[in-house]
Amino acid sequence: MIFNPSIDQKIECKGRSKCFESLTLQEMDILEQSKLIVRYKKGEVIAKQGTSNSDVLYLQDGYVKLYKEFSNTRSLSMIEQKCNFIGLYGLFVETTMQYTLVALTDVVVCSFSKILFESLMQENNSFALEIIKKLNTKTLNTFNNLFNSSSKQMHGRLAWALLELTQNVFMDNALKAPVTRKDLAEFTNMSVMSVGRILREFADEELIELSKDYIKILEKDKLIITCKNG
Amino acid sequence: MIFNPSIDQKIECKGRSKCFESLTLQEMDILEQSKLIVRYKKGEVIAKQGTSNSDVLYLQDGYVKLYKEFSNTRSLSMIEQKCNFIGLYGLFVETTMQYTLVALTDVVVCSFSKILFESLMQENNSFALEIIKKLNTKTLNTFNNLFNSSSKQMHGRLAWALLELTQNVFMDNALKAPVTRKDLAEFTNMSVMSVGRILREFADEELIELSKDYIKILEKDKLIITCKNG
DNA sequence: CGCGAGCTTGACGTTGTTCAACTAGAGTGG
DNA sequence: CCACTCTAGTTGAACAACGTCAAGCTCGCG
Repeated sequence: MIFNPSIDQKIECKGRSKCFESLTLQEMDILEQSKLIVRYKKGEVIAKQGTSNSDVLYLQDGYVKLYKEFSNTRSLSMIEQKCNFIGLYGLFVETTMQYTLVALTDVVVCSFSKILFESLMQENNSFALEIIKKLNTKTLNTFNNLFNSSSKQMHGRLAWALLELTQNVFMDNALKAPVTRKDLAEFTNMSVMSVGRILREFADEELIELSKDYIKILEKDKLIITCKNG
Repeated sequence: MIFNPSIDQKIECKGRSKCFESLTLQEMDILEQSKLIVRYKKGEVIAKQGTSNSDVLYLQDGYVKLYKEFSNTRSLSMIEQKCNFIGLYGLFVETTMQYTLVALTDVVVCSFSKILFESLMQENNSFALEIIKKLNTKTLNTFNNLFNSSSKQMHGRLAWALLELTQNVFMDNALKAPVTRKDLAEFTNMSVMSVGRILREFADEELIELSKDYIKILEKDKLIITCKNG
């Protein structure tokens, strides 16, 4: 896979985070000046765990997979959707990336200087508080995810993964093309085989509809029960 | 188990968080006025997932287990040691507790009003930034924990758990009395039996020493290798 | 047409859990 | 001080859950 993103600067971000509203026009302008816009193709690595982390990324369009890597395995921690920051956890703390980012779809990313971001937070308190709010919301959600993906048995984990991805990430009862069984396996810490098998079971019980291009949830309530029972 | 903590107010906290240094004397005083000190006995529930969350807790002495509960199972997410805040993740976000806190040892907790805490952050920017720093450090660490406790096989998970608890929580090569096999099981998402068996194996290989009252790490390097291999 | 990626299936072996029985302290009350 | 009970830990055998291997299938793409 070739890492060769095209760069075109100074294009206006469409989806704005609420955080930006607390900035003054002047501050906003400073931020805009430092902004880089980069486009990635599906499957490209956006940032690699262990490399230096000098930017705050804002996902303007598309979906991004966030991997935690360890020796020869990796685990998909979450899928991030557009209009969200990536890399806030590193503010004021880490200088290296703590996870790897991979484009799940074609993606547009705005990148801001981390140092500039931090200094804006120092100057503008309500901006800082908005960031904390973002951080904490995201963190509590991620704890839930990680907990769910480790504590139950396979059926429960997969049911949870389908619900989480459809209801909270893709905001649609159907899981569209780019999410493969491998992705689901990495998300739930299962093998690809087991994912396939249990999807088939769910489909046989008519909890979901399994097509070439999508997985569609038919019986959300029953899936929630499966999830709760483990 | 009876929940009946004794309350004695206005005792001076000994271990101070670095965060407090950024407060003015006057602000510090306001905080002190609202402070409650509560003592819990080993095993007592300090706060229960799902109840309302109106305080920020500061762990002045002892160790606290942080559980995530779900239907009829629970998972030990982390053990928090003294001189740390608990509940920062709820700032500006959640009104209910997202996890259950249980005293691992006898414990002394200072409790501050969450609303007061939030308003101090609004007024004092460097205090807010210190809190962000705390938050992010803790979050990145917790991600690591959750990842480690879900992605490997049992031997690797248990080796990791022993290393994490001795090196980062208890700061000692020996794991002392209060940590039971049940705790280790809940921490690593394994059964109590499996924990016992693998501890026995580790002891037979002389990686650890197994006594009535403690688990002591003998061969840290070999344990790290076990951890890395999964 | 041939190739590779993603998916499916069944057989098989490994990993990890459950159950039941047993041991050894620690705590309690008479 | 002794019997009683409770909890933590240990062990082995049976069983279920899960991953691995091998083979074949489909589809899109060069």
